[in-house]
Amino acid sequence: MVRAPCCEKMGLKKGPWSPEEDQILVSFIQQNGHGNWRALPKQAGLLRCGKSCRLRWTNYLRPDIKRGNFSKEEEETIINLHEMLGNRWSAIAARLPGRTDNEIKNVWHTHLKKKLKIHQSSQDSKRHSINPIPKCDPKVLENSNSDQNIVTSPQQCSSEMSSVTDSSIEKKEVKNEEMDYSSEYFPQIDESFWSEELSKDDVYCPSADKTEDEDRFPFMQNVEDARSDDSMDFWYNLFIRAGDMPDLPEF
DNA sequence: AAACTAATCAACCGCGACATT
DNA sequence: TAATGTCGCGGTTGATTAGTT
Repeated sequence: MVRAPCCEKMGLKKGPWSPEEDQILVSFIQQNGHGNWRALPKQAGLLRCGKSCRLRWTNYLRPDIKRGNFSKEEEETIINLHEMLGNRWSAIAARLPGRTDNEIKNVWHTHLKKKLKIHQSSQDSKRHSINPIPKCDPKVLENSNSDQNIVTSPQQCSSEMSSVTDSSIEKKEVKNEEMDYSSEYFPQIDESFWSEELSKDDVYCPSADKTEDEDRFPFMQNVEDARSDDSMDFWYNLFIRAGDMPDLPEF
């Protein structure tokens, strides 16, 4: 299949939108809707490609867009959802009314990623000074689990990790952030994450269409795997590695 | 005040998924 | 079933703004 390049026709405008263009687009969509983005600019009399129009509408002109800074609740929701969904910005945006995937992506890259990293490194150093637990690749845990060979100690975990080459880790990190098995994989957020103090109630932000257990256990997409006795050991080791042992959900 | 750097964010690009022919 | 068209998503870019020297 040969892709028709976007804006192949010369003469189509690119770059920032003028207020006049915005006005034309908004009034056209208000009157006619946006059934066919490809045909829309021609019908509306805009010298833009359909893609550009769609982007402008969805990211900026839509009436339900919420402008302004993200609240701490929103930021934490993003962090939690990112932990569960990875870089699926549209899926994250679907749970944040009035926010666009583009906006969320920008906030993540400019604020939250850094914030989380700083927070976690401080948390790690605190934890390691008390109880130094080596990092463990979840893959190791998974393999150990499937082989009926549970990782039972940090030492074992550590030695297994040493078999994973640095270059393979590096490749994974470069290829896909979702596969980053560093401490960022299991972020721990507490009050110190935020510059201002938050109450527990403020921090907890359940998603509307999930059970409470799913909210509390973001790894629950694998929950079916966790129902056998062996898998419970997997979960136990996982939480030990994460440095925390929450109340487990009832199965 | 000027030059430089860092941060921000709107917009673009390319790809994959899905629908239609 | 293959070819084609359209849409939506995620990654990236680059212009603008803010901060620093």
